[in-house]
Amino acid sequence: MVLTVASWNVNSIRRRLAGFEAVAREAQPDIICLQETKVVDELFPAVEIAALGYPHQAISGIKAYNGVAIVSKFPLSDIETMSWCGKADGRHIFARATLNEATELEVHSLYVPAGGDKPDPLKNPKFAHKLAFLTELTHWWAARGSVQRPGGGPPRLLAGDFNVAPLPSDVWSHERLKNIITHTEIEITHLESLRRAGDWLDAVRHFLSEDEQLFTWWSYRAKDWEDADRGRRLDHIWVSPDMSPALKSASALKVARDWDLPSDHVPVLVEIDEKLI
DNA sequence: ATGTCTTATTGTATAAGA
Repeated sequence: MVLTVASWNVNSIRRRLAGFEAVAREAQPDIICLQETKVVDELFPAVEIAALGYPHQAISGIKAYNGVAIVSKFPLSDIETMSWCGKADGRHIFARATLNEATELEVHSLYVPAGGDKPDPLKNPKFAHKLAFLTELTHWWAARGSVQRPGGGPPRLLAGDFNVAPLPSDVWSHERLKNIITHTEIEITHLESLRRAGDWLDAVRHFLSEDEQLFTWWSYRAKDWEDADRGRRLDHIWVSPDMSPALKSASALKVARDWDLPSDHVPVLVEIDEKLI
């Protein structure tokens, strides 16, 4: 059996219900990690999403901004909501998905702060917040890993809008974007520290050569987004190294950027061989 | 500085965040 996990920044789940239905139909993910749901939990379209095949849901939303969720065909348990930098701002939720009697997977949905425009943490508090957020997560994973490792623990998957495009091939122009937030050296260094602290494997780059491009975001501001193709890979799926032999494929559902009422992000997907987890 | 989309509001135009 193949397990498909998706991560999608929807930019409002209520505006994206038709798109969600199309993603469910076209890609048939078993588990979908959502970001920027932009809705309080009481108003999350839980009934509609359950009707589309995702009755198991873990949600952490706030009014107007941010908001993360995990929706699943498999049962979710041990749901935890995390607050980073002293803010309960709907940026991290995780749960244990039970795939079958013998297999569990810890799934995280994460929304890293965008960081504003000016790439100077001393002058731009939003950028300082982004870096502090990544640093706090790094410390948490470093501490959690050392506790978890002796007992093993279930395999892990960390998915979301990380708002960082780490490699030169993760943006349309490394030269033009190296001083633009999402592709600055300090962010990339912070993200790499987080990756090392959790011993994560980038499950999408795993299937790409180092210079191969696979974008997950194109700005709304370019009407000719497809021709200009000034995209970035901001959305990521990382897995614990024990999952490496189980990885079967990775892709981005680029066609979703062309649908009516698109998000500026498209879903990113990985296929995992359940037997090998 | 600009482009566009989404949410929210001392609301039918404007601001903020991305």
